[in-house]
Amino acid sequence: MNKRVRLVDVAEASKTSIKTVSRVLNNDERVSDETRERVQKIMNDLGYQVDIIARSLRTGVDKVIGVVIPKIGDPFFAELVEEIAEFAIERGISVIVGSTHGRLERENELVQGFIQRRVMGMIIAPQELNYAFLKKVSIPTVFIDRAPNKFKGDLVRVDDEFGGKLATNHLIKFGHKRIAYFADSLKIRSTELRYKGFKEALEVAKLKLDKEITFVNLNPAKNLDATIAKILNLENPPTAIFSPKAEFSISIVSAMHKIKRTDVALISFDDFTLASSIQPSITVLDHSAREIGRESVRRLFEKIDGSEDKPKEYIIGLNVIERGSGELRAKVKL
Amino acid sequence: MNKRVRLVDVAEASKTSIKTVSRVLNNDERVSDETRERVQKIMNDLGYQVDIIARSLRTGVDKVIGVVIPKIGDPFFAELVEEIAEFAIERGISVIVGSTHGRLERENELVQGFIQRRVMGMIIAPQELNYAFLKKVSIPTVFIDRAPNKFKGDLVRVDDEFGGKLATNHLIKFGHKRIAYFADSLKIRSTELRYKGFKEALEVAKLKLDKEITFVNLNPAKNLDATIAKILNLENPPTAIFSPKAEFSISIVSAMHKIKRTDVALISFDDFTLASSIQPSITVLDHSAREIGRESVRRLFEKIDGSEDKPKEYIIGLNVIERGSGELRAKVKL
DNA sequence: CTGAAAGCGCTTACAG
DNA sequence: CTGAAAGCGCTTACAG
Repeated sequence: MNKRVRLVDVAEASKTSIKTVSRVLNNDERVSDETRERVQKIMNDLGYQVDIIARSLRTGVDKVIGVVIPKIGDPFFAELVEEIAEFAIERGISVIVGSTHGRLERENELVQGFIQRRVMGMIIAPQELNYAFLKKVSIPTVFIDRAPNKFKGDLVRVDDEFGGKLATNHLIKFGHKRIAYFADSLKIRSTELRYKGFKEALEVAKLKLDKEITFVNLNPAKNLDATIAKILNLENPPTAIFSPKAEFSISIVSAMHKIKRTDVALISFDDFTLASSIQPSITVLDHSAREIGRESVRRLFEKIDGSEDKPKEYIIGLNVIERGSGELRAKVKL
Repeated sequence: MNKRVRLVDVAEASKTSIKTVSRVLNNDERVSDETRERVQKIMNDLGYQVDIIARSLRTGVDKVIGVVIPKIGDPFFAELVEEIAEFAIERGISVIVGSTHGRLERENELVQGFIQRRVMGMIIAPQELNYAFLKKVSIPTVFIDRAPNKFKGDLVRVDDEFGGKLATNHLIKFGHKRIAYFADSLKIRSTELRYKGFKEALEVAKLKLDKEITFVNLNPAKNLDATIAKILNLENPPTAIFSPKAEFSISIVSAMHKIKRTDVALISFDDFTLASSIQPSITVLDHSAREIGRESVRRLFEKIDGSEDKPKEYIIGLNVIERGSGELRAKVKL
């Protein structure tokens, strides 16, 4: 292992002081051109690389932002992270990411790790964790997707409740009176709100919610083949399905195709790859992961750069992208 | 801003030395139970958090691994990163990721940043960058997808050339004599090798490569609607398409569906979400991003833990997953 | 089992 | 424009 070249080494080789070398490194004006050039040449010759850790210790912050999401492998979050990372890297700041997979301890570990590392900022898709401890820590933080527990912070989210209503009304408009619903844990705030929107829309339309075709607290990884087959074979089957989450939509589409029951209407809260290529194409609510990513990182840097205004909420717009599956009319029973 | 609690503060409050507190922090045996408990209580009361930066400076490594890939938002790489991150986080090590988007300066910036940060290890999907400088740096590194320029290192990759042959032969077996091909930059080694496999298989089968239906050096983001429509309307159109990359496959499927020409056979080198749900389902070569991720991170930690064996190459297996689109027979011209 | 001193490689005042 | 000293918060030998 070759020894790292340090500032002292450069200083010695260039017959000047460590401080002057530091000035050259940081593009400080107060160095004569002659000295600067000499030092720069030596840095190159010696292959000097600044030690970020030492610098961070002295300056008090690490040029890193931490991102906590449920799952990096999920295309939605992958795009969101990409958007954040691009913005940060353009500014010379690195990005540390971690997935919680819905586990509380993991969420806590990740966030505490960021604090210990003195990150410049954090972007967090919070789950159940109690965030009261953030009051004692002055690290700029932006939450996405849902508000954190016990802490008032900046939040970027889609309007879940409105979206729930919007999608449901869309189906109702096409004559559907029996709409199946699939959701994961209602403890997740966004899930709860979408479900709430769904129920409200039914109520306004004077439709009743049928427990037989309403599934909540499901594991998103669960295969839905059997469930879909079962409800479509009921005596009084649903004529439409509302999937409030991409993972469910993919499972549902897959299940419907297997039993060739693509005559049932379907609307998905999230968009997903190929939703527009399959037959019929899947109607979705448009809310881009990239837009959430962009908005959250923009706000984060606003705070890093010193903005002191109080926590704000940024709501990302929603609208229906009609592609076919959501516009199938309810088949009237003869 | 509340001041950070330091070891000294804990030492003072617990009437012992900073060193003893450090021992408690690091679970060193040589502390009496009584002292340990007292110190731990005070750490809790004061809300002590270790300063990772200071620790890293002293120990010489930052408990971080750096990952460089072309694009985080690409589902293939998103899964790969997830696999790496899970393994690392289980061991209390953070993951910094960056996308190059095929840009050389970006690749260089990211890798140099990792070196400056003294990361414990790196996993890199290299592009054109000259990696000779790694000889002077002793950071365990594993490459994925393709070998780096000017440097001999560990490599985890799929057998691209073999895969190119395998997929082509599969189509030939079903009677296809005119096979269209779509590839991005041939400067990318894996692209080049897949193309090579394609050409070799054609040659062995005594089929000729037709420039009119062979597209290379394409931008993967390009919309292929017009191109697909054009080649399928040729006087002597291709009866099958070989897509060596997921991004192309998605564009191609989408284009074929738009003009309702799903009668043309298609095989995709990479798998993608929903490939098995659309009609007909898409035949793909199976090589899992997760497997590449697992293998690379396993090897990386083997090196971090001190394995000194010389660079190895790990080849991830490949086989055809028949789903329908690749088994469509060539229509015979009457 | 416990502690005082030195040092990791930088940057921050302070002086000249 | 240039430099000597102190210190960021830890851990590493070394001593007792």
